[in-house]
Amino acid sequence: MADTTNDQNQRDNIETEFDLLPDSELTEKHWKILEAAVRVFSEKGFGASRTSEVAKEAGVSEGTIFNYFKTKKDLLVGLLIPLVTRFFRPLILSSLERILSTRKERSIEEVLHDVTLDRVQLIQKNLPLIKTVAAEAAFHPELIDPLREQVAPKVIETMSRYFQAEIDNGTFRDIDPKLLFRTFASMVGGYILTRNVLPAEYEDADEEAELKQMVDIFLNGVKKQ
Amino acid sequence: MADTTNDQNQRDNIETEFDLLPDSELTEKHWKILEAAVRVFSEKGFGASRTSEVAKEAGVSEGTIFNYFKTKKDLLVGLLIPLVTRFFRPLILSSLERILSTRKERSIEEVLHDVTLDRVQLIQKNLPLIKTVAAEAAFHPELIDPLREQVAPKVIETMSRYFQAEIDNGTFRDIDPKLLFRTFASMVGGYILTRNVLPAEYEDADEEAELKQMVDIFLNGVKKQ
Amino acid sequence: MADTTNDQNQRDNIETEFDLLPDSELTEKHWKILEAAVRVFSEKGFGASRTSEVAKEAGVSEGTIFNYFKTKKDLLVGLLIPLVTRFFRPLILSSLERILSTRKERSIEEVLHDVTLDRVQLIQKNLPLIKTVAAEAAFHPELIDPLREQVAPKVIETMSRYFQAEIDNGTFRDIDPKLLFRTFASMVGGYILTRNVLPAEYEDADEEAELKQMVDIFLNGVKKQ
Amino acid sequence: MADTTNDQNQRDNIETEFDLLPDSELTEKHWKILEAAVRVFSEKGFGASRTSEVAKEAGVSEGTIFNYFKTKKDLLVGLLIPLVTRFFRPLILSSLERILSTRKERSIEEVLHDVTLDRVQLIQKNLPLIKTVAAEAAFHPELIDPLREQVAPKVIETMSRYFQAEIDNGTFRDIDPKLLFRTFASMVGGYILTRNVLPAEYEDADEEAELKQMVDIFLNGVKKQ
DNA sequence: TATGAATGAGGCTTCATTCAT
DNA sequence: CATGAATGAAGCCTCATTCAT
Repeated sequence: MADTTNDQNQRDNIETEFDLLPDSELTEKHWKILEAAVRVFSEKGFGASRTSEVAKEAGVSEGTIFNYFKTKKDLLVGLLIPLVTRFFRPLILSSLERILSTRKERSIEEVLHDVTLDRVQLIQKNLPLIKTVAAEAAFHPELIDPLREQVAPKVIETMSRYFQAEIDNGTFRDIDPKLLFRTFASMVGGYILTRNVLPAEYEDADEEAELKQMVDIFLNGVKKQ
Repeated sequence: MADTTNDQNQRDNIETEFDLLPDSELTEKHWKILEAAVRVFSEKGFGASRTSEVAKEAGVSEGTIFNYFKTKKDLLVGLLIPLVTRFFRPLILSSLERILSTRKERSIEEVLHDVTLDRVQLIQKNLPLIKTVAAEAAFHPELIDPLREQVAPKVIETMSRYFQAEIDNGTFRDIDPKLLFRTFASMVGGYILTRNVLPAEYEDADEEAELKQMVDIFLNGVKKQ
Repeated sequence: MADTTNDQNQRDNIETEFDLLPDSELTEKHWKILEAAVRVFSEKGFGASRTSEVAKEAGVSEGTIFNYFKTKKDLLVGLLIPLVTRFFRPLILSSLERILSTRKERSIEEVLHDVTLDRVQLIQKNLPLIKTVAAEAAFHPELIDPLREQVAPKVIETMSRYFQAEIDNGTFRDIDPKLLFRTFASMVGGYILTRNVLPAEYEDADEEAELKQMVDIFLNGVKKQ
Repeated sequence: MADTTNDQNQRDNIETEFDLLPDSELTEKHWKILEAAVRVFSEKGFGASRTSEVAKEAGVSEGTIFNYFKTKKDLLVGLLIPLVTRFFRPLILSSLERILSTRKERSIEEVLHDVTLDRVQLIQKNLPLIKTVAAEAAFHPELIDPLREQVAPKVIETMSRYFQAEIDNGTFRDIDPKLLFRTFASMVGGYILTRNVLPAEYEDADEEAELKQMVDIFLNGVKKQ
């Protein structure tokens, strides 16, 4: 189901399996519970979700959940593992590394556009999970400490180096590269957010074309001259 | 009511009183409860907040809360009134109207920068309230229906007309003005979000200077040539 | 209103004003509260009634109720005063005395029939009050202690003497007169109860004719031969 | 189920086990809660009873009650099931059918007397349950809708047919058989009621003898001649 | 005396968690 | 390991009662 959109005609399918399929490290039941938790939490929010419903959704008894997760909160924290493992790790390793690696052969427009489209699709696919964690993290920041302390700095640094290189070779104007990334990421994040918050206003949009234009605005705003 | 002081002459801090000060229409106790609710909800989230704590924070008995709000949920909904009344109404009426009205005399850079700085400060000041409503709205979209249906279209339309005018007179490139606004708003919103989510990364930044640069990137990216 | 049925063509109108009209001993507000209490209690029962609703119904503030009745329970007890004063006192004094007093001139059928019809109408008129007190008395028997200890014995004794006289003069069979009264009263009480509990079954009945037949059954069952 | 022991041979106490003993259809805990509810409700009334006390009385935790009954009101409604199942169903099926079936062999006095004594004992045994439901039904008539709509008509019809037969064969006078039953039932019901409401007056009575006399009064009042 | 806002004890109900089977 | 009945702490909410005005 989530894979039906994998007919991406892009260069190569960059990470395609970020939905919650069984991992080798976890038992099948473990995964069924996690999947059910994402479904339920993302519908009602963590606080308004009931372990009984997660159990029903997962097709196990309520007691079984507590054989795998000591508390309900642990179930929420448990969702972060796949989020980090499968979502952000590739974010750094695969895609971003590829940016630099293909930099020589491809135009910056192409690279940024590919990355943008890829990230947007990845986020969209994992939106329920992200929504759940984000909403709860707003009040329990420690939930995303691993992200903030380990993942974010790497992403920021990687992208900053990339932008710095463009500044150094005279392509970009001389602006703090961290601010550049912040601006770029905000644009993309805001695009996804508004798409989901204001569906009526934007539902008939051609996503790919719009993203291209956004990247275009960014690049024009950033390029020298 | 809150607008009666809007006879502020110029560019200096536009609207400063959007925090939750007593309104003439509501009793003092009514307001003390709402303020306490914002404080508590924004700390722990709606679901994890206890009416007993809101009561203690407001300095009233728990029962008194329910003399003013039939249910705990009503207390949450009650927060939207000030959000709309004091936050979004001025957003449309004051600032945005001012954009068009001062367009002739001031450069577009000046105008957008003023608006940006003003909006950021306004949001920052009301961040607890916004955070609370936003987190809950993620799972109960009907909470922000009034915003989505009444406020958002007006803002989008006002800003789009403004951008359209720039396109018409050849200043901006020919891009869907709604997408322009979406991009602009995303940048600003993302700026605030990252400032609060990744404080360590960005805490030493000069906010005003950074915002100026962001507006600059946007304008450069959008301007013809 | 309650008096519109006072076109009773019977011998003479035996007590007609037992509804809750102001008494000389109580202030008007006092009475308005009592009347409202009867209305509300008889609709929802004592436990499910709210003093706030009694206040609204009485057209006074909630606090005022507690100027007249120390507690809500006192309000219930307060209802018994009129019940006794206006309902049972006449029951004994007027009607029953009249039974004996007119015994000489009228047939026993006539007397019993008059009394029965009169009692039924009186009870029907005060049914809300009676229902309220009865339901609560089921769980707080002390509520009707005054009735049980003072009123009931008198009624029983008066009626028993009356029946005993019939036995003595050979009209009635030799049955314990207390049992006679118990049987007679049960018939009448049951008639009213079933009329109100099973309305569908009995609503098209001719009340007066039926009561006449019931008295008839009783008399035939009791008369010698 | 409760009827399986109805192989009682003759006139001796028909149905004796109508108290709240475990049914095969309900779990033991379910029954313990119901029994406790009857005990507590019949002591204090539904409104003044506390679920905490029902729990203590039943020997379960308060939460357990709500695993079996969604609300406190459901607990009250739940009491009607045994009331109907075990009390009124036999009322119709066993005893009343028996009236007609033994009519040929036994005198009408014998039959009516047996039925009366049996019903009185049955009611006495279930008095707490009946009292509870009756008191609440006074203000929530829908509680006894099943009784009013299904049970009562059958009882009325069965008894009426029986009385009609007596009229047809010339034993009884020509009186509406429904009124006959109403009168008869009122007498019996009133007997029980006064026994419980005015205990002091009637506590030394020989119940069986009194009931015999009451039936006698009724039969004499109803018989031709 | 009348008011009605404020109180706060206590009720019903929920639900994460445990544990005997 | 799976189950699900039982638990009981704790939350939301009600409402009789008080008291300052």
